[in-house]
Amino acid sequence: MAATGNETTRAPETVSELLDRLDGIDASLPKRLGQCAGFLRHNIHLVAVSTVADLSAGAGVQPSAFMRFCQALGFSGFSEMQALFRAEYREFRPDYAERLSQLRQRGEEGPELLVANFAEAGHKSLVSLMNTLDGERLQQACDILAAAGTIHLVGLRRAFAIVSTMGYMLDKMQVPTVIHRTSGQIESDHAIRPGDALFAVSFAPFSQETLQLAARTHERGIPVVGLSDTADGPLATTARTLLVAREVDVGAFRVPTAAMTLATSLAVAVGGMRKEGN
Amino acid sequence: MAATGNETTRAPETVSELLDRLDGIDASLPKRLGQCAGFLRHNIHLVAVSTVADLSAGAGVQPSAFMRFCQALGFSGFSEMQALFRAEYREFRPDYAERLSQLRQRGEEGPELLVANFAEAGHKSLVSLMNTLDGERLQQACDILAAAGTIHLVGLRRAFAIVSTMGYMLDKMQVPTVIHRTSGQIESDHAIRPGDALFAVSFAPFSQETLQLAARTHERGIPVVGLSDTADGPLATTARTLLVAREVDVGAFRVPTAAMTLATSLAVAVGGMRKEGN
DNA sequence: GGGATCGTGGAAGATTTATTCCATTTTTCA
DNA sequence: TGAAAAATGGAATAAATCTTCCACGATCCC
Repeated sequence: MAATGNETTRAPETVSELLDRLDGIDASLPKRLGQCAGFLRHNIHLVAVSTVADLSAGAGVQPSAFMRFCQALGFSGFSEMQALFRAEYREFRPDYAERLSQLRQRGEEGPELLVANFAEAGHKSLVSLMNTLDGERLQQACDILAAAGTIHLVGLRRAFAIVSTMGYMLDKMQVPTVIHRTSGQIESDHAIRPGDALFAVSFAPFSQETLQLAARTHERGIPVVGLSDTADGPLATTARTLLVAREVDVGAFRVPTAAMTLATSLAVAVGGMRKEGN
Repeated sequence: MAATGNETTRAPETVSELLDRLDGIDASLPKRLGQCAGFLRHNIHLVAVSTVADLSAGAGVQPSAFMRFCQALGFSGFSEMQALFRAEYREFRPDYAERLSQLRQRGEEGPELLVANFAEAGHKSLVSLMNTLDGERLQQACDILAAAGTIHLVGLRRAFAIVSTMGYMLDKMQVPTVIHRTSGQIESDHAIRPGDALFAVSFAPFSQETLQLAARTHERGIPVVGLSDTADGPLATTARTLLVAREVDVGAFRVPTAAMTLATSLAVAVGGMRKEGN
């Protein structure tokens, strides 16, 4: 009974409270209940729409074990736990399908429908960003940029928005930053000095100016961090670290939601590291 | 039996297919089944986590009526319909709580956690954009920009990314567009001619250069469309139409996800209208 | 090494939930 | 208006899902 600590514990009332409790008792859980905990941690979103049978099968245990697990968490049973997840889901409802249906019903064809479509695409892009993000590479990118003297940014066309935002944020955090706008600009290369780093953003179809600046900088032994929408594009060879953010498109168009989010995170992380470093 | 068109119809296999079918038969549905359709349209997100009893009560009908409704849609019953929603939920539900829990578990404190936070914020921003969007104003903005000779874009600092993206897209769609970068630039005012329109983007704290250009343009009787993060900022008076996109922030930082999405939609809509117009 | 405790699997029982059926009411159309 | 068809509500039935129980096996500790 040690693990369950019955009676005294009341049921969690929010999902994050549940997660906290899980952190607390995780180590003291017996084998099968531990499996449940592990599975739950990685599949929280399934709880609202699954049966004990499904979940216990997923965790590789008997339904009765999952039942005991729920009780160890402080619930009376699985149903009570599921109710929590269902309630939370009902409240926090990002339902694009619903909105789209309403718009379509009204015979809407114009910009509002477009916004709904782009919003849904952005939402999917963010999910995919989270799912495919390589934590190690991200950390490496941060390290390189945090250690650089001046951070040089380059990106044209669609990529310019990313670079512009990063430049603005880094500047606000007092990180020495240069945005390289014009490609012909002779000084570009000389301005990038040993000890600096280059952050190059380019999406397919890649613009030569960006790639060439990245290549030349790389050849000079100056570290290049890349951001692209594919892992095997031309930046893969020149960049010491390549980050990938792929966008879900609407027709032929896309909003750089994921790339923007990734770049901003990077800027904030680097800004924080440099402040600490000093 | 007319409405159900039994046998011949197979069950929809995606939620949007279901919605299509709903559009098709909606008018021919008897009263109670019509109530079900209406309720479903506004509460799609509930299906995955509710029972027939819940849903029928919500729609104000008997469970048996809801059952018939499911069958009229081509399903064998409620369970089959619910399975569809559950499946879609499993695939696309972004579980930030889940991801954050995993990161926290690993003692993660660096950039990956930041990305998760920004992604969640972006997601919320998009939901809020959808919920607060004023369809009429958006349509008006489209009309103004579609009717303009040349579209002039202005926005500095954080807003520049928006303007840059819009400029790129409009240009790609062969819409005459000018991005006004430097504020001191004498020509700015003269370049904006009667028959043109100005799209001005500015977030708090507003930059004077943008506001002043907008004000002068407005005084000359040239229409200004504004994009801001608040409805009662300085652009409210000078803009003929003001669009609002508010971002959810992480600490002191924010990604312009919602604004970017709105601006892109606007650009695509305007591009489409101009192509049709010619 | 042996008794006590704890954990486990499987199946039986209880409960909730989906589904069908049919008598009654409402609508349709001649 | 009246007969036929369709729709409806409610209760009965079937199915699924949750929950408990207990015998068996593993582990711990004296």
